[in-house]
Amino acid sequence: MTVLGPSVSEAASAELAGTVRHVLRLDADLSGFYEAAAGDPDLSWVTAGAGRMIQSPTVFEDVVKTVCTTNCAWSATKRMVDAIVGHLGEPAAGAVDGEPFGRAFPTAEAMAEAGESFYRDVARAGYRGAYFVSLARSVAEGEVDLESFARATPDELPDEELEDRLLALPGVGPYAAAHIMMTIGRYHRLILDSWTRPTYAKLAGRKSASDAAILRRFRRYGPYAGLAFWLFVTRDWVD
DNA sequence: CGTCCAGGTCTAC
DNA sequence: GGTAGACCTGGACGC
Repeated sequence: MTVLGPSVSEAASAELAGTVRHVLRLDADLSGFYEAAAGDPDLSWVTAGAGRMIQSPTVFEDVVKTVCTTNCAWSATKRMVDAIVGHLGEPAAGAVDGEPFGRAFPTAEAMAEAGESFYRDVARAGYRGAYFVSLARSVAEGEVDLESFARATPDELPDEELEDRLLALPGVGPYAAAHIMMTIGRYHRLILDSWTRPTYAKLAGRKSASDAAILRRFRRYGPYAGLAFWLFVTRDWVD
């Protein structure tokens, strides 16, 4: 789809508007979450309209990016994603190559065709390369339908089952599954990692906090526990 | 220059 | 079901 060229067709314009609505989660109804947060002094601020987690146009993109956050510094995450998009993504017509938004995130087909050498020698993704090849291949072949995960309602695909499906993906463990679930609007699981744990403890005024204690703190939010936890630890990103 | 580790996961007990 | 060890990479640190 051409979105940066001299003109934009009506169809492309409508498609783009839909993608923007999706990425910015404009149709999300968070009233249930706000209801619970209103009575929590530490989180009542969110009722002003916080909590619309940005998401990628596709679940595939969020899975790949999330795996790129595991077991490495944020700088490495950006380097890997930049390489994947820059070398495998389709250039947007009219865009100046190398500039932000100049390329779309690659399709599973493109990522599958790249092969392990690309991930090892160019993206320098280390052991994650095998995960990307395996993941991209199974998505490209239709063996795994990641996009259906975002479409399915909790009735059709309960959190437990969704989490199991995500955990079955190469490179996806408890942290990544929770992260991916958040991006597709399943807010129950808490994203517990080496950054959120100490950040929570610090903000809560404790030396440390066990996972069990953190889970207890946000239990009152039920299906929104993960969202409440995330906003608690990222509050200073908003203000 | 060696060690540690960062927004973890996998495998083998 | 729970827990050590290994695992790519590169930037930060101590020596």
